[in-house]
Amino acid sequence: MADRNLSTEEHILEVAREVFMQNGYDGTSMQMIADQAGINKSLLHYYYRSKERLFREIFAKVFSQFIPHLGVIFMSEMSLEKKVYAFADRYIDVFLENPLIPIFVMQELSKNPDYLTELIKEAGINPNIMIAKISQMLKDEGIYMRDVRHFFVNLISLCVFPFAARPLIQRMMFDNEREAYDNFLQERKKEVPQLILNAIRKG
Amino acid sequence: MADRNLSTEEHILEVAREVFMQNGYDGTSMQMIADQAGINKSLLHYYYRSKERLFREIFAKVFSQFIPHLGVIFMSEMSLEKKVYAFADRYIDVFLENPLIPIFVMQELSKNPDYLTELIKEAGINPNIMIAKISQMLKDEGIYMRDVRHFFVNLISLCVFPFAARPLIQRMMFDNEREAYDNFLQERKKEVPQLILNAIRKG
DNA sequence: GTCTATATCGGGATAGAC
DNA sequence: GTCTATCCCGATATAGAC
Repeated sequence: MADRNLSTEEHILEVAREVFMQNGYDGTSMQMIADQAGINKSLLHYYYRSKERLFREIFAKVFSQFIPHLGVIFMSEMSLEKKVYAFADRYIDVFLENPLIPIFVMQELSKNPDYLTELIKEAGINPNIMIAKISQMLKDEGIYMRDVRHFFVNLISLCVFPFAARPLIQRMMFDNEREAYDNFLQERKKEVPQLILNAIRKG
Repeated sequence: MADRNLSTEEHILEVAREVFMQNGYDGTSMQMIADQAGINKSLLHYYYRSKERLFREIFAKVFSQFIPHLGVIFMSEMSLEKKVYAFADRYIDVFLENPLIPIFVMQELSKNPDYLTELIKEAGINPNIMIAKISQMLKDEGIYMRDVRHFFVNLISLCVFPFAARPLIQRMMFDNEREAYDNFLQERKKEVPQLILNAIRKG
């Protein structure tokens, strides 16, 4: 019950965010949110009219919390190497601070992919331009790739998946020790770029 | 409504599997399963007593559909290179045939990680031994890694994440064309091992 | 703006007829 | 083994008092 000085409306949004991310849309009831926020159920409807609308607002917020970095990093004027390091650094940090984002977003998008179309437009991201840009940079370095999209998918997979699969990996490989796994994720800020860059330069 | 010659009990299991995987535990009602199976709600309870028990049985089945490969491949006597190729090949095939597995498993495990402990025991998998074995193989090839677990996490991430994040990636990078993305995933059977092996040998 | 009370529906689960 | 009928609860949502 932090942030008592927030307006009720903002307080609800903050609490609902936590509950939705923890339990997903279907696993969350308005009652749970109301309890957690210390208010009444009907107040939720007063501010947001329906569970669906409340959820959408939160989902958009969560989405905009990590998607824009993509464009910022890859449309910048850094060298390819710098971009790869910047990406790993940025995203691993974001998810260390908000560990629930990956699984939450993937879960909800798989049930309702239509959220996506509008959200990407809003974010001002144009993947095709990003792809073309990186494609050019690779050519300039004399590197050939069958399909540059592998480059992106590799980088994203290596950074994001360890968060999404945390329950599985942490239990299987880290005796379920939270700190050990957090350290491991920190290490990946260097490990992932090295993997990607070594392979590219050798390939 | 395939497999009309199956016993009702097995038929339920098959239908419930689809519905649960599509919608998750919370997003699935007994009514949905009954309708889809062309039977009555109470018949579900007759066979499986509760939604929870029905779900657990299915979850265990799904889990055992992909986890054992891990042990088979990495405890085998193949060369390291062969193992990496075998892994990518096997898992990408499994998930191409059952695309919902990754997101389903991660989703449910994140809500209830306790399913896991027993299931891993049942699968007869011992990650520590696998890690030790690969660690030895790397040494034998004169390759140094800070932590071999990065090797596993990299390999798994690269193979599994593209399925889990399919809605996102397919829409952003493939104009939402299913076939194009399927081809892309096929390509990764070669692409991923090359990435891993190049990096290891260079590193 | 915040509450109580209530309407309406769908959920999981059981009893009992056949 | 399969159905209908029913119980009980919790879900979203609204009406209306304050």
